[in-house]
Amino acid sequence: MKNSYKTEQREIIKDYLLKNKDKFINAEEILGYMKKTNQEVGQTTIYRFLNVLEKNGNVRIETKNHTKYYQYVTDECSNHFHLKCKKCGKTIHLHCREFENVNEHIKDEHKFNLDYNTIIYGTCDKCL
Amino acid sequence: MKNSYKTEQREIIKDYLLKNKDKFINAEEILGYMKKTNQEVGQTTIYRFLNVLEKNGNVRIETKNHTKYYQYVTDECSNHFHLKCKKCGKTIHLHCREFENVNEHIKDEHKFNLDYNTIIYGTCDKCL
DNA sequence: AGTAAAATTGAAAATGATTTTCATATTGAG
DNA sequence: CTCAATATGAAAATCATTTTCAATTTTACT
Repeated sequence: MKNSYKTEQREIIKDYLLKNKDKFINAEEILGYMKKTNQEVGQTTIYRFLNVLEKNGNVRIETKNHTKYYQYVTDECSNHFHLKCKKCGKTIHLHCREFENVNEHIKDEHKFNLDYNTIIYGTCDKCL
Repeated sequence: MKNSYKTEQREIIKDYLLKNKDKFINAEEILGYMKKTNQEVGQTTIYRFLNVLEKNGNVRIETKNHTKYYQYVTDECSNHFHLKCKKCGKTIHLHCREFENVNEHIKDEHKFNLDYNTIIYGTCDKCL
């Protein structure tokens, strides 16, 4: 990665994000973890690195209230779509041939390229 | 609408949102319009009414930087999906049988109900 | 290894969108 | 008409995030 130095702080933040790759966490949560484990990472550094990750497309982002929540994008999840329930937050990893076909159709006929990083919201049967 | 009184201010705000139903606008924009046209609507009122609309599901919301953008949900747009280009912002109204079929499939097989209010992000061919 | 330029760090202050407060005014049900 | 419920708005408060700036660390290049 050009214009980017590897630092201890960034490694620590990234590790924590990876450890929580199945959920969305915010800066405050990360800062709390750093304090609890006595790791020396300032809040400014956290915010700055999250912005770097965002710019590089390494995280999925959700905004709730006034707060941004981040989820690290892993390779294993970069080849299928995700459905997320607005009510309970449950995420479905959509390994689905039919949807892939529609994806192709949308690409060909509607000249639009869906993004595997995009989260598609709705409501799961349980919450309906 | 229960627990809700009809007031002049809310009518004015709603009218402005409806007049701009094809785009997303933020509170500041609305406030600017009120000032420019010398309409007596305070900024607190704007924020409060936008929150009411959000709670009632009358608006689609996008967050950019730290700011919430609102789009009034009209009946005509409540029966199809929307694709939005992350680059240029162009929105495609997806009147598409194939997608409806997949929607059914997702409902039946994946026990999940996509929401017509959900905006599905990606990149249009032009921006790719 | 040594050095300098580029990038990062962090404490404190600033920012800015949104919310809260509180006193006053308006709405609509009965 | 009346009155309880709700809405308004100016000003102050909130709070996540950004900026500032001086000090430190990292990497590229001798």
